[in-house]
Amino acid sequence: MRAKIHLEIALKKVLTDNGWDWPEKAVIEPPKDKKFGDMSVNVAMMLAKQAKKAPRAIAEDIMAAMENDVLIDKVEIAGPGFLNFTFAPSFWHETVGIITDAGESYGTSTLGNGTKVQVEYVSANPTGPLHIGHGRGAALGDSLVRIMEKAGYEVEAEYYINDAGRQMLILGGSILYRAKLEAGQDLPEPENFYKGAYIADIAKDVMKATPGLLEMDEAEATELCTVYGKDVILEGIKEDLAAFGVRHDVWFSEKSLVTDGKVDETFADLTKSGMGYEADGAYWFKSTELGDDKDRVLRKSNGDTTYFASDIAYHDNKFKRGFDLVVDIWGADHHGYIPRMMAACEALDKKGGLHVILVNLVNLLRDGEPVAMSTRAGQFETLKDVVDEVGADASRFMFLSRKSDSKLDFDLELVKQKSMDNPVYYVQYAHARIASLKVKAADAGTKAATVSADSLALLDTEYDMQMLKLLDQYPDFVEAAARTQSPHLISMFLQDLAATLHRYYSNCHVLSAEADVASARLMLMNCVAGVIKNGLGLLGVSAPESM
RNA sequence: GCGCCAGUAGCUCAGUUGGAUAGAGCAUCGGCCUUCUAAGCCGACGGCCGGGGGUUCGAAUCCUCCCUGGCGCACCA
Repeated sequence: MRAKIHLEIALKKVLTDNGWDWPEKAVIEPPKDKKFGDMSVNVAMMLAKQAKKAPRAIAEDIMAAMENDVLIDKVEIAGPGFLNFTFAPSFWHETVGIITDAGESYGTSTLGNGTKVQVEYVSANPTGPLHIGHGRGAALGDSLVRIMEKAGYEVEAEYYINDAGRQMLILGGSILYRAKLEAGQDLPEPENFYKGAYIADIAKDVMKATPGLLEMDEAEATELCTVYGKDVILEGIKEDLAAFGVRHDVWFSEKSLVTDGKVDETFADLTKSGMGYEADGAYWFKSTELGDDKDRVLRKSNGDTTYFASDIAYHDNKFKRGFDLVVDIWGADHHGYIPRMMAACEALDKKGGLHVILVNLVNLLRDGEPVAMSTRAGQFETLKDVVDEVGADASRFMFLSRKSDSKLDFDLELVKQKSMDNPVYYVQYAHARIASLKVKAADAGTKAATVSADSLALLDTEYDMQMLKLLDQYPDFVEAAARTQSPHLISMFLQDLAATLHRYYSNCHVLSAEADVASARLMLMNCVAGVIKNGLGLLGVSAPESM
């Protein structure tokens, strides 16, 4: 981060002095290969056309102009015109002071600049317990919230409760049916109903709570079961999410939109702007005008409004609450829904205000064999079962180690296993090793050095340099993760940092070194442990003191 | 049929939005514990980046046409 900023400022000055503009596509980045130095810049190649000179000749000019920079040890021109910079050790040493001063706020940035963002995720129908796929969305959403907050966004996390419509009626009907079975009535199976064991439990409870249930009018009894069941299931969902370390600030009811007349308001707005019309006894949204394949029905000919209708009203409501950016996290099987939702946002005059992240399927395996995702008892299918078996840390890390829109194999045995197939332990172990060092150091009376030119000068091995350069990159990763909404970048960084720590640990003994070196290394270890904990925190994973 | 996503080492996946000789881990093989946690470290092996064509100084990345797999194409939610 600092290296990039330093070069950016210096290079821009050189370009300005030469009367050149900074090329749009010029980048400053750490090269893949360490032999190319600490930072590599392609600006000379990008300038060729503008300056009407050969890239290497431009590079020569830039190199000459930067000769007096004391923070830079070496500049080289390589390949077609890359400028490769190597910074002085003293430059990297400053990283220790920066991290020490920043403490837990290291990695915080102003990228978001206070932009108000809403992240809506999980939002599973309250018709049954959360399953493993919801867990992936939950981990992703929660981590994204943490990362974007770290990057300077003002973030609110929301759960949209689909408590209106047909699924709810089916839930109520299913509970009532089970209640009748429990009461000894012999009935044919309804066509479309929820069969899980949890339905039977709820049925028993609702009968206990409402003795006269089976004597009531059918519609009334169904409604009662619906409300009762929804409340119980939603309570369960909240408990499961809490156990998984997932935060939602707002629980938003779909039903409230309907009863408050928000859906009708939306229709009126659409009609006014010419985006809605009546035809064939139904009310339609003219989404084809905004890139969708076909127009969509908002109110059916039987008078019911569609799910999409409340969803438009819901997004209208989101924007009216003042969010600059709305992020929806959906299952990948809903991707066909994106064009119409985008069209809706455009019709609401909020083009670009919505960003959809798709979360792909989770294949639950045990020892390589698929675990049936049926509703039968005894199968590991719910999020709660999985978290109970393998732990929240391991599950979350697994979910966050992959790009969200590729399919994920989740092998219960692998995730429990303490090996490199399961990198969460590799990263946590790095933190625990440092924690253990601190304990041992305290016993031996060794204290971490305070930051000074003298103590920093003792961090002089190649391993020290590697570590410092990587620590300097942490803020870049936080920004990249926030910008591209990709929590897995943090996971990647942490695995790299853990590997660097393990390498350091093997090659640079801390406590057995000479007293002042031991203190200096302990000072560095404090920084490393802090950044590991910091990064794990963004994933919602704990940083244990011992393992 | 149309659309979206994916295809990178034997396996699981990265690849900082167009950069240099494409990277990790696992697996396989070979080294390292009388010293801070071996849940670790070091080394070797391993590639037509699904295929063809194009864009340019430069392509795993962008455009185009195919192949393969997944998922969508309701007056369902």
